[in-house]
Amino acid sequence: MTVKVYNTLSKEKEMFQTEDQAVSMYVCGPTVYNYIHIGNARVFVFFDVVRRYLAHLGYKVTYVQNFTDVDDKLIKASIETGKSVADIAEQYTEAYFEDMDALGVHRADVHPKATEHIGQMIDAIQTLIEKGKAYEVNGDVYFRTLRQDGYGKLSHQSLEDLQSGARVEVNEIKEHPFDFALWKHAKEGEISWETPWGAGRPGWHIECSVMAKEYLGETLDIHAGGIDLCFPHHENEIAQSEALNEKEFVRYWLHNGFINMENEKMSKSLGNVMRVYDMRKMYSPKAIRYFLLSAHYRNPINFTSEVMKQAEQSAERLQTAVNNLRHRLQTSLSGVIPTNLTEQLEKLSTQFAKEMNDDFNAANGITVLFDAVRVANEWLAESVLSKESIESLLNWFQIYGENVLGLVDTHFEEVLENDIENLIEERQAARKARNFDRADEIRNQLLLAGIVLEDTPQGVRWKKK
RNA sequence: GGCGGCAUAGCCAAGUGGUAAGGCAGAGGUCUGCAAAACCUUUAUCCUCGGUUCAAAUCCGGGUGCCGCCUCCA
Repeated sequence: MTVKVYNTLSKEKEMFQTEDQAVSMYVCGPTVYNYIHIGNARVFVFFDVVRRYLAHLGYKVTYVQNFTDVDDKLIKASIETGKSVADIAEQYTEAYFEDMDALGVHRADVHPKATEHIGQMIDAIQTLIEKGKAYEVNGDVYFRTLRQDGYGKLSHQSLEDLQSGARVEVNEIKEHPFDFALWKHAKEGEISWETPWGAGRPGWHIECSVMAKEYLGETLDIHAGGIDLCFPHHENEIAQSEALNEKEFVRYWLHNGFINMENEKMSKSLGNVMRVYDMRKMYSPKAIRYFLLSAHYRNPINFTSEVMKQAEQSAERLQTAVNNLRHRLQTSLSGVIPTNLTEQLEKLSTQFAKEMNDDFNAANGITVLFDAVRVANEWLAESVLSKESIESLLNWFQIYGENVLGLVDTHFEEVLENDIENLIEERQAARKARNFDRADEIRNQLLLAGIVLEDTPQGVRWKKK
């Protein structure tokens, strides 16, 4: 069975084909001038799942995600705080990793930084000037969009269509309103690098073209980002890269939808930007991840406290099933795996693949996880269940729930303090003696301490809340 | 003005021609010393009007409402 992906370029779902079972994948990373917000996180979490799924299918995925560590926003932040651009970038790069590690986003194979590729950018710009695709004016260098065939093919707008929007800033030094900066000359005191056309810094788009080429070659399999990057960022990347390399830049363009806050666009002016850093204080990482994956990636998601509460509950149901399997494993005996359990698991695997192969429908993948939860719970209700059966169920959850979707943990260690162990034992003794008042007293006491006790035919089960 | 998206139960959401997945919440039941967890049962004339078709949530057209991009933006 093959994977189908929706390609922004063709506006259709296409068969996903690459050479040698290898996938080169580039995802536009954050500008590190502040903490990342939940909208950023949607990109990183979703494409993390795409990457994990392709790896699960046996593709050798090379995943590159950049850090934009020099641009106007960073310079502005530098002026406002008195810190250097480099210090700010470092601070928020660290914050990025902290947030994303918490959400279970795997690190990219390469996390290139713009400032570490200035030389390559200058070379690329020089070549574009030589090819007549770019021109220098007063220390700025602009890309000559009129000279680039196919400009607008990603956003499906012609230069004329775009222009009729007429919201482009007036800048008479440019030959055409849609020409964009490859290089910006430095103002007094600004961070800058020396070039043949004076001191300055790179424009936004050129870094991705250059770094993508450096780590992934001239043609990428997948390039992804938020839908807003489609124009102008990705359109401009195509223009630059294809002008430079005279080769197709990207085969599959993937774009995800936005997150609204209580039905409103999330924006700084509305003051409703939800940072991951703050959100993590309110919700569990699994609930955040669940929320981000609960709708199809190209559809918008609406953030509300109600929805987050539901996500929290839903994520907990998944993890509880895994926990209950783990608990049962402790008392289970070796035996056979019933053939219908094997069949059920195979069916679930097939169904999961069917959903994910259809344009990475993670929302439906989650549905299959819930189907598996029901299967697991039904087997757990049996009085006899072999160790091997439980292991096969846990293995299924590890592959699909943990490795691909990252929504459950099948391997983790949690220990109880001795005094709590003792209380649990005391309660067991009290229950045996039918002293239920004392048993309930202990249970309530532990509940206040964040320990939930559940009595099962296989003994007492505990979890930390 | 140009380009594009969305409208499915109380809430979230999948489904793109064959008679409405899944989750959360609610109700009833089973199990339990009581709980918890779990299981079973239960909740939809798919925004509207018209068309195509044996058959439409799904395709086409009109309408209504909401939203995005064309400007830094995930």
